[in-house]
Amino acid sequence: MFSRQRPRWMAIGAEFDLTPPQVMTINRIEPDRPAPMSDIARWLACDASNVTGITDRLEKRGLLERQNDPGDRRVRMLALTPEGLELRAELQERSRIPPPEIIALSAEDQASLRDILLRVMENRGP
Amino acid sequence: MFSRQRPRWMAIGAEFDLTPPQVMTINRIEPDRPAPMSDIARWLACDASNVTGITDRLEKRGLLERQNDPGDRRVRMLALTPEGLELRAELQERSRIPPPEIIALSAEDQASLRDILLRVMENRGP
DNA sequence: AGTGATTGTTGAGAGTGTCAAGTATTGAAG
DNA sequence: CTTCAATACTTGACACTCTCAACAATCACT
Repeated sequence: MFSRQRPRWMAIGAEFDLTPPQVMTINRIEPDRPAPMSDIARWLACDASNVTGITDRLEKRGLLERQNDPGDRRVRMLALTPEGLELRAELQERSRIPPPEIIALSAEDQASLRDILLRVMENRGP
Repeated sequence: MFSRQRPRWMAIGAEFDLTPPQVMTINRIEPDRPAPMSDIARWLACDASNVTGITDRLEKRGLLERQNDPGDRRVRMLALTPEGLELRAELQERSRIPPPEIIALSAEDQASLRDILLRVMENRGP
């Protein structure tokens, strides 16, 4: 099931010229809530050195910027620029459109699915 | 929801030293049912030239082999070797273990989720 | 101060992905 | 029967993702 969503997922990113990890990074940074790079690495479940390159490319495109953490000078906080914020909003708007297999479900199934998946989300950390 | 499964998905492949597209390719080839490379490309929603490289590496590891299609000499059919078959079985066995968020659901929720997702699968082509 | 852990960066190397160009083969139209 | 467009795959060039090992800077604790 989940692996079948891969093409769809990649297509949404491609609309904005973004790769999957770039999409995940932008989604992870909430407006006015910069996130340290180590947090992104945990979120992507990848090596920290990987985040350096991803950040470089997003920064070069003007979607985010590195900021200093006043409390810890080792840390670089990632914050979305105005362009990044706008892109993030479009991205989330675009992701809100359900795939056809879900639309084809009955209204009751859709409601049950939503409720069950909400409970699934509760079973995770933040 | 789906993007959160990415780390899990990659970890399963990593247990067998396989990347996501390699896992998808092996899963796509059923025992005794070789698949043409064009079919893999459609399945991965990627360029045909990409499949060449993925196939090269899997073939070099002895997991599958290129065969000729007697009906069309342009086509290369991909068939799993005995090692490939065994790996595929282990992979599917490993994928059958549900993630903790799902296990934490009530029995009724699990049953409803299964039924709804089965209906979702019916709403797709093969 | 001194030691050890943490944060991020760099460089090397494998893998994935795209595109453009090229070969071989098929199938259909003149 | 030849020509011609379409299909299946490969190759080469280039960007991106990923990992690992090595490194600099900073922190936290003694």
